[in-house]
Amino acid sequence: MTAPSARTPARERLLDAATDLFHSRGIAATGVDAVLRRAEVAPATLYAHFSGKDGLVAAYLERRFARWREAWDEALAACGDDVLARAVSVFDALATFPSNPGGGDPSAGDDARRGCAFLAAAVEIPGPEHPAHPWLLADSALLRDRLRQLASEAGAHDPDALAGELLALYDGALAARVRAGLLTGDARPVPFPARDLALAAVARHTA
Amino acid sequence: MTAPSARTPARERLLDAATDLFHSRGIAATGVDAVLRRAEVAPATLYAHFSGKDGLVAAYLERRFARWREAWDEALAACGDDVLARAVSVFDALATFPSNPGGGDPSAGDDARRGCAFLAAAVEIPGPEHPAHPWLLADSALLRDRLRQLASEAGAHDPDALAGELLALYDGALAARVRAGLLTGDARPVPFPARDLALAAVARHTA
DNA sequence: GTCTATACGGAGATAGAC
DNA sequence: GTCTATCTCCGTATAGAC
Repeated sequence: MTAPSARTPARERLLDAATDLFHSRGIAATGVDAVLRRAEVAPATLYAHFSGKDGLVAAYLERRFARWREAWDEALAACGDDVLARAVSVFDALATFPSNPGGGDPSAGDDARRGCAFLAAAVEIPGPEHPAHPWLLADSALLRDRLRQLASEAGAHDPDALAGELLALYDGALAARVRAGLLTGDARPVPFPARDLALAAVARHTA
Repeated sequence: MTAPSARTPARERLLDAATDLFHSRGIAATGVDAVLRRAEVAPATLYAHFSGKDGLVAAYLERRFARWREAWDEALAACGDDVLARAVSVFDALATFPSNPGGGDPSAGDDARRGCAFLAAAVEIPGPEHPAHPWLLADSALLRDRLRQLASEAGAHDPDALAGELLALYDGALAARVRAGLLTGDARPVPFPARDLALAAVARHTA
């Protein structure tokens, strides 16, 4: 631990603030001045590090994608050679993400309630011209390709079909968190056992 | 068909324009002036019918919720007494929605590519104070309550669990459309047979 | 690299006539 | 009910000093 006088560099603070705000309030609804205030950074400093708001959005999603892939890598490594566990490792990764290695804001607790950051950004970002678009694509491509590969390794008779089911469980689990957040105040929501359902799906596809 | 001189009332044109733009570009990213241009309506007319942008957003989601519920009602009615078909009727409704009874903009074809309008709005709308919040809640509550009821009618041993699986398939199917839209240019996406998977889930839960 | 101060455009909203 | 014209403020971005 360095002394508190050695502050986190402005670029990191900007990305941490952008992560919190863009994900919790939405990208378009969050002004750069809100990010600046949260990061305690002056406007000109933002434009010294990023091309503008679009560049900041792209950097935010780039970092999030890298961390998400790393979390999945670690979950995969923890599975060893167990092809069944590997096939459902995406749900282990989901349980530990985001781990907040840098920022560490306490409000990140309900981060999970906001669903998939990439799907949410896909709705807000107009077209392929946006500098953040490659990272939206990267997330969907990673999920599609890895789940297909893992389904194949697990011995699925139809890897594409199993991968599709696993992806639906993944997206369904994330959506369930958002819906649970909306319905607070009602009777507590039924927990959604995505990993168990995924294990059952793998079993069906390899029987 | 009425004569073209009898134009659709301004309020309807505003809601049609809001539906197109809010859903395809996002709510916060869409300015009221864009809605006004699309609807060919003057600013003051908007404020004569709605309290402001927030009121327009609420009215848009209210109407969308009503139409969605009607579509599901009709799909249910078409099932008759077949409890198995009724349990998966939400996917029949999904296949016919939105039917565009009023507006009828040709660009509504890729409307499906944008995922669930209520989940998307939930990410963009800050808190329960927003006038549109009740409609976000209504969508999740309708899905939860109806799916549970239908799962129970179908004879599921654990209606809550089956309802959760059906909801995951529903959200998974909508998310799959968004991901498919992102990955265009790649090999064509594998179609996601949500209704068939739902039928299988019902069968497992009633065996 | 980071700051203060400011320019500029667009977005939400209103006034008042028809 | 609908229009034209306008007002204000906020959000994005830049200029120039330290």
